[in-house]
Amino acid sequence: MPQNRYHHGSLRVALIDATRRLLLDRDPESLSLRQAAREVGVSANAPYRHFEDKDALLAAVAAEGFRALTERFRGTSSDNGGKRRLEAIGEAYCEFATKEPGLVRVMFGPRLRAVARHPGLDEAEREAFAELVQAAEESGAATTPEEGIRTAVGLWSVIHGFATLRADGAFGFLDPWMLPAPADLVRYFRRGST
Amino acid sequence: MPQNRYHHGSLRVALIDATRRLLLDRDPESLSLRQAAREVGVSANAPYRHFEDKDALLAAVAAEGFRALTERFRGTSSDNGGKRRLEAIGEAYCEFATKEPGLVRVMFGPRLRAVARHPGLDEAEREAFAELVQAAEESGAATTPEEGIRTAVGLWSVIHGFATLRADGAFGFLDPWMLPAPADLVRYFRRGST
DNA sequence: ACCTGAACACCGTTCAAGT
DNA sequence: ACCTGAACACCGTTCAAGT
Repeated sequence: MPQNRYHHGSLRVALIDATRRLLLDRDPESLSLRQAAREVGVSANAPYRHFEDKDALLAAVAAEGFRALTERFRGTSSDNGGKRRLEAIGEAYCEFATKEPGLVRVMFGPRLRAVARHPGLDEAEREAFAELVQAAEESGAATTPEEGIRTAVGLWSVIHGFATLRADGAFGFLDPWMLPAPADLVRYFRRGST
Repeated sequence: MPQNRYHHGSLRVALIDATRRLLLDRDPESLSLRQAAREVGVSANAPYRHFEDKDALLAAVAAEGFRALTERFRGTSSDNGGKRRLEAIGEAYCEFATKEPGLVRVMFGPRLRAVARHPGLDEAEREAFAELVQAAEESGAATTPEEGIRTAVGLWSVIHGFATLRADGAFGFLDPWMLPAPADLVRYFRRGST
């Protein structure tokens, strides 16, 4: 019933979905607000009723991306007890970055957080990070809260670095079988026992 | 003498330099070919005499970036013997990414290597990577060539991930003093002795 | 309250010229 | 061989309207 051809009804979420879908087969920098508007069948300036500007839309899309990533992290918790969860999280991250590299690029874009246009963005990111901290503590790789955070920063860095470098083809000059697996990287990184 | 106001004489390198300079204070996505042309005082389409398109210019800039990074890596070799060199390389990488985040973003942009417009790009990247492999072997962190490459991939991932995440403000919700130092990350990562 | 149409300044790229 | 001017299709954004 919200489709009376003039009042879209749920344009805000439709634009976010359309943008994420567009990111599946185009680079973030070739993504346009007008394109997203066309995709949902609305005029070029209709988005401005729901987003301050293009960056605000991208920030909302980024927040959605962090929530999806958190979901993936949580999806590993039931299947893997204890230390293996960290490896599963590493694999989940790499899979996510491989499947939606454009979205990941938007999630970690620079201007977004500089302007901080979207209220939920920081919280969504914090929540994903918290999963890593928790997994690091449960794995025994970190014993104090401070060490948990530092370890999580390190783990996030290896996995994020590897996943994005590989997705962007930075290791193109190496034979694929030479590359370590995400789980290897997690193991390499972890100091402490086993 | 190449400046007769009509024939620039060294427009190609002037455009590369201007682009890198522009990247110091603007995001890569807000960078335009026209702007670079204006910067060197030439018409909007003059660049097309020297570069196939905008991506070709960015690829040349990226190659320049990898050469600059390699220089920084090499600058650490004389000052630090043995294992400490790996830590110095990690610090050099982070410093580089902090000083020129826009350039780093261009260096690891996705379309660039997809099209592979610039012949020197892959070679420049390989050379930077080779420094890491060599340092990993010298440090004793890797004993076989295969292990050297895998270790270098891991080190590149941690350092690149950390440096870009920090430069883009991804750790903004953490107190800065909680963050590990680049050298810490290199030490955490290294398996093997010491 | 939500959307459209027309407009502005910008961009990448091309093409017919100019020197 | 190298550069300019004018043009085209596109973009982000704004503003006066329409429903």
